[in-house]
Amino acid sequence: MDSSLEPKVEIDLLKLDNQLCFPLYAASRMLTKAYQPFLLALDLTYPQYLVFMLLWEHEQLTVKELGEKLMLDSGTLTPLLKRMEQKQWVSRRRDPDDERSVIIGLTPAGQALQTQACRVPEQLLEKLDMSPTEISALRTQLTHLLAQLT
Amino acid sequence: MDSSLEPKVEIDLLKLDNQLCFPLYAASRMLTKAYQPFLLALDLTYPQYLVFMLLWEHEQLTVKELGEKLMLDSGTLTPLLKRMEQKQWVSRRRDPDDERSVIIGLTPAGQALQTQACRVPEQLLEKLDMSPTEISALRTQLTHLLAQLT
DNA sequence: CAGTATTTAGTTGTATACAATTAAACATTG
DNA sequence: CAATGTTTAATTGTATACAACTAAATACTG
Repeated sequence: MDSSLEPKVEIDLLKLDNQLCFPLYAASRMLTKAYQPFLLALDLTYPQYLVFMLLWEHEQLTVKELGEKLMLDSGTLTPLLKRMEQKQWVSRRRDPDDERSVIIGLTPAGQALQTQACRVPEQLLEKLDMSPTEISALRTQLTHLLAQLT
Repeated sequence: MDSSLEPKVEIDLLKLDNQLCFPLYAASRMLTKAYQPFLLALDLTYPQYLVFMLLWEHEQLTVKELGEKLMLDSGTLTPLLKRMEQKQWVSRRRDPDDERSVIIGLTPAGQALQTQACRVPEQLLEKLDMSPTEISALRTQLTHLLAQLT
């Protein structure tokens, strides 16, 4: 009796519904989409918004530091930062003390954008209808998962 | 005393560390990367693997049905499915009963791939060092979040 | 100090994502 | 049944992601 059910366990692991990966993948994309209307009003993409959050906090960061914090490499960041430079939001210059590094800094326009953006997080939270406790718990678990994967 | 601390609340919401979105975004990409070595051995990308999981379960699905289940539109799926067709894994044909729809079916090679893939989920779980309870709890919360965003 | 190794961005090529538009097939309605 | 509206994929254009490679600068080492 039991043996006839055994193989089913393995098969079911291949079902989309039983995966951890798919809800994570889908939720990430949908959450990014939820930001869209607010970010579009600022002419920002979601990864650009992440870069801004770091620069608003740290003023100046090298491409390497941005890459470490965002877990993105130069293949992604260089073109992204060039687009942000074209929009006059950030400056890109070699570090005089180490010409290998490129320092990304905020322009006045980039600074000013913080004022417009400061309401984005709350606007998004309103969309969610989750308690701060729930959100905090989810963040904790995701951070834990992330640590496993690093 | 208290009033001088008030504004800090809003500012902190703009810090990367306090966001829900970033851990979600990063964990999703890192988990996808964790699949890489296993999927590379099958010459698969992660979204292609998701399509396969659905087709192994359902045998045949239209582009629209795949799009609903994966929350992806034809702009993403059409080129992805064309690449899968080129690799002889799936067939693409118009539905005779409704020429607007395109039915995606598995070829024998696509069927056969299931045998190779069936160990992927367990191999990935080994990487995680999370209890089934933890994983299940995370999936539940992500599914709940996903529902909020739909 | 010369030669080698490492670090850092940038470049190239491929594969998603997704908004906006197009085109064909089907459905609806007067 | 003709005109209009809707549905479904495909196409176009832009922006990530990321592996693999390149090039320049710096660090290291005998």
